[in-house]
Amino acid sequence: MALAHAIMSLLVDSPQSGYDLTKKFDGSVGYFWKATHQQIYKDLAKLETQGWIDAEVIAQEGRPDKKCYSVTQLGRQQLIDWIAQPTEPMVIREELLVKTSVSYLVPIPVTVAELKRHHQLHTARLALYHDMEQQYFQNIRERSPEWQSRYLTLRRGIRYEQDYIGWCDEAIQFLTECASSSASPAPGQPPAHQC
Amino acid sequence: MALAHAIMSLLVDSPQSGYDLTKKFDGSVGYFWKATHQQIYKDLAKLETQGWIDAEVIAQEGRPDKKCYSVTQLGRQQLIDWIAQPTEPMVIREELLVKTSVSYLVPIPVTVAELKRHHQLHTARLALYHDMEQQYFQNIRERSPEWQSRYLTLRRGIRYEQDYIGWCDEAIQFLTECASSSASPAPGQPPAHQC
DNA sequence: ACCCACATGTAATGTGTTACATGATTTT
DNA sequence: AAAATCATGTAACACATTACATGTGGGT
Repeated sequence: MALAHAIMSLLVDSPQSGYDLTKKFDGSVGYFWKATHQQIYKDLAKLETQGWIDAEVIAQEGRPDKKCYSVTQLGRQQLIDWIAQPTEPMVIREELLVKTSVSYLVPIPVTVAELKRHHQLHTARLALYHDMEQQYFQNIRERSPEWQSRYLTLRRGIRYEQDYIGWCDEAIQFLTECASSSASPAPGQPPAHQC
Repeated sequence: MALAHAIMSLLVDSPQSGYDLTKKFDGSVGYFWKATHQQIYKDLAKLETQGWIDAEVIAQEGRPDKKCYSVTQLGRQQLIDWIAQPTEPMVIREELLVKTSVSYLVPIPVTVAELKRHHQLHTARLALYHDMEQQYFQNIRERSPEWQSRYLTLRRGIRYEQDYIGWCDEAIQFLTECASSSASPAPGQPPAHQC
């Protein structure tokens, strides 16, 4: 039920449509939750039947109607109860690290190229977060608790990207040094272990 | 098909049983991939029918038989082909950050307590990784490419935990300062936005 | 007596991804 | 003329979690 709660956390801030939520999950809150519109519409329907949110249909000119969802009294209380419960750390399932762990099976430049690509991706994300910090979170200590809470999650995003970039640098340097010191660029036979 | 490749990455290193793999996913490789035994057994069966791995049944005394799986020539090549393809960064879905983003709905000490709990969890994990670094990765620059590859993933685990701990400290300090400077410990009415 | 380690699986349920579907308006 | 934005959904499939199921041997 975690996506449902993530949706609630956005709706409690301000009533909005499934389409609006989709854009937020794809943008400003994308560094701690991802969801597609199909999932979002399904969960919105479920939350409505549970009575956590209500919908108001808004007719528009030249555009499709939109359904604006807002959190009910019950929904607000359910969200608060959920926040107060302990949470487990995120499960990590990182394909790049699976590949890195067996990167000795391919030539070093192949791995280095992929690490450089990720370095670039994380650098771009970091720049985006830095812009957000400048634009929306100036003088944060004098802002409302709502903004301060959101700021903490942005800080996590910033740190995560910085740290990832740092690891890419470290890994690239390490592999480059290994390449120059040892002669063999990799393959080798599978070790004939017994089970 | 990502779990299947993660399994392959462990089997290519040395032939082993589903039970052995389960323990590894729960331990030494847990910082980049998680899986339960139910999933692992299912994927092993699938990989065997695809011809990427073979099984050898080993009878044991006083214990259940075990099936020892090893990577075939085809499987090895498939793994290598997969490594060489580009990978997307991990999708992040972090419940703690959803909660943090709306933590203004609960009293500050509730949030601080949970952040301290996570600080502790990550500190424990970090200690474990540091032990592994000391025990298995001494003089890594003189070790085989197999060990060097694995070392890079451990370094990512270490950095991740250090960074997470740093964020917990920062967030706890921030919230503590906010608590002492402002009077209101939170609730407040929902903002009556229009959609 | 009870629980943990060893060792493998099935079944049901829940969650997430990919593909398909529609249709007007605005931008390139 | 083609593509993107707005706006909502259904359906099929893949993947993950939780519960259930079995049976021996060793430690507390």
